[in-house]
Amino acid sequence: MAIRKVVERQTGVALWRQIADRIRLAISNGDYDAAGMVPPETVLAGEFGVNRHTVRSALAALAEEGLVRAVQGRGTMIERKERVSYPISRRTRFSQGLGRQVKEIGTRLLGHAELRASGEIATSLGIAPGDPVIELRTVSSGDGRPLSVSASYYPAARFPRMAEAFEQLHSVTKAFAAHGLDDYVRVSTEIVARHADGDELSKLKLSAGAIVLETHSINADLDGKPVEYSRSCFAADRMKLKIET
Amino acid sequence: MAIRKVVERQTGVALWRQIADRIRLAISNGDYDAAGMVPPETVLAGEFGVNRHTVRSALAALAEEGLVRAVQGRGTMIERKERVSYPISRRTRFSQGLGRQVKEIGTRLLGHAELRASGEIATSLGIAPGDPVIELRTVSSGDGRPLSVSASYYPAARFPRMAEAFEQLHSVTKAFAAHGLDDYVRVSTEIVARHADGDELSKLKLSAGAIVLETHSINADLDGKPVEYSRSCFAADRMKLKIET
DNA sequence: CTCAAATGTCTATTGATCTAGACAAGTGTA
DNA sequence: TACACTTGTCTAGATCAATAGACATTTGAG
Repeated sequence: MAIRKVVERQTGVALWRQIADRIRLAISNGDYDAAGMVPPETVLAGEFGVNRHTVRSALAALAEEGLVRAVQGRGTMIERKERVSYPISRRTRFSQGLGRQVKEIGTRLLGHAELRASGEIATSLGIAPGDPVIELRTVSSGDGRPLSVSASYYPAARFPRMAEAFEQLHSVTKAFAAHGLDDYVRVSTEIVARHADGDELSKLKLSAGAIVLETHSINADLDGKPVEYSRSCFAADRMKLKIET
Repeated sequence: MAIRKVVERQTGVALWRQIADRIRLAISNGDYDAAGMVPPETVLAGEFGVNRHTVRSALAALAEEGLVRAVQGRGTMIERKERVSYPISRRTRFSQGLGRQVKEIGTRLLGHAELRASGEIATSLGIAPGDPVIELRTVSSGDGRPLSVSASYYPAARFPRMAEAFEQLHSVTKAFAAHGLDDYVRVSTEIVARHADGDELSKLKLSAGAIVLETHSINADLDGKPVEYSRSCFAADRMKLKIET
């Protein structure tokens, strides 16, 4: 007898999307590795207690993501399974961490601005409200797939040429070095999860309705003085965060 | 002119739920602290570019959660704002971490079993597939609100009386001590986000359709030998994870 | 080849979601 | 009191989500 996997109705989240989420996770956990393919639609429909058409909608969404490929007569094959694992440790560096998981890493500058620090930004950077900060907005990709969008803030007094330096060097670490800061460490990371908004959906090229992992992180120099406050949104269906302590 | 906040249609996630998620986050970020109340329904409807009735559905969901309270003629007031922050560090201990954020902490044992380690459990604990492990299933609450559900695995060879010890002592740390293990550290935590399934919805008493943060963590003794592998699901609208490095 | 099993396509129906508009009822201020 | 502003309630219609059933098409195994 099939195991009954529970989905809920009238939640504001369509059944096909809940089921797509569950199948994606099962693929990523290796639950279907033995066969290399997803169970037949009728079996899934039985497991989730829904109509076969509903399962088809879920599989269509996963096919749209490029995660599975259906072949008439044979079944639905798994094309790709891993989520990229993003390590968070005291020495978190974006491009290093992804390492061998992706061949090509790119961070693109969407825009920059100089503005006055308000509430959370000022608190996190340990500066006074109203002090000038430089904002960099970036999107990062691995092998052409967008993985995260970020807004990062730097005290303008200490890093006046952050935007230009990043634009030339394409690296926060190098831009810090250009200001005479050779080393920095991650001191704090907060993580929440929510549904992506439209702006994130388009920038991350997400199959709509997806979930994002939002992190608020603080990096500091070796004296403990904050040098960067960053808000990033990771596509939750492409990334997992790995905390190393 | 109102800022346009983007929501997406035909995503499998109803507009009212996306909007509820965004308002919940805005409340938690303190965006509405000045007034102590949510903007009027007509204003929100304008910002999100939807009908006022859709906003009303979102606010009704938040009222159901106890987050806001609407008063005819006055507006919609914020009743409660903070998410509980769950710290993850090398010395992660559940009850200690929540500290002053909640007055009363409880972990209830839902059940336990002895089973044979399979794939991820065996790998994480560094034992051979088929070796016996003890499984504890628990739900943890703060001030009566369920915060997380967990399944934890311990090598039965080393911790044969884990279930009984936990049942008596109501603490993993003390149950370890009863087996002669005085100290342990968190070595790895992986985090993914997804929609809650029906089982989690009921155990966490979640307002349906919610998001969970799922963590897979490994604790080890001071020699680096794994002693616990744990899978936990945190209610994403009540918790944030705070990584201290 | 034959057949079972799997995906693909179609129609029809029901309920949930979203929009639109109108008006009632409560609150606070001038 | 009069008024502006806010939430509460109702109706009606359009679109999306899910069910149900029937049948076509493709694949692989015997």
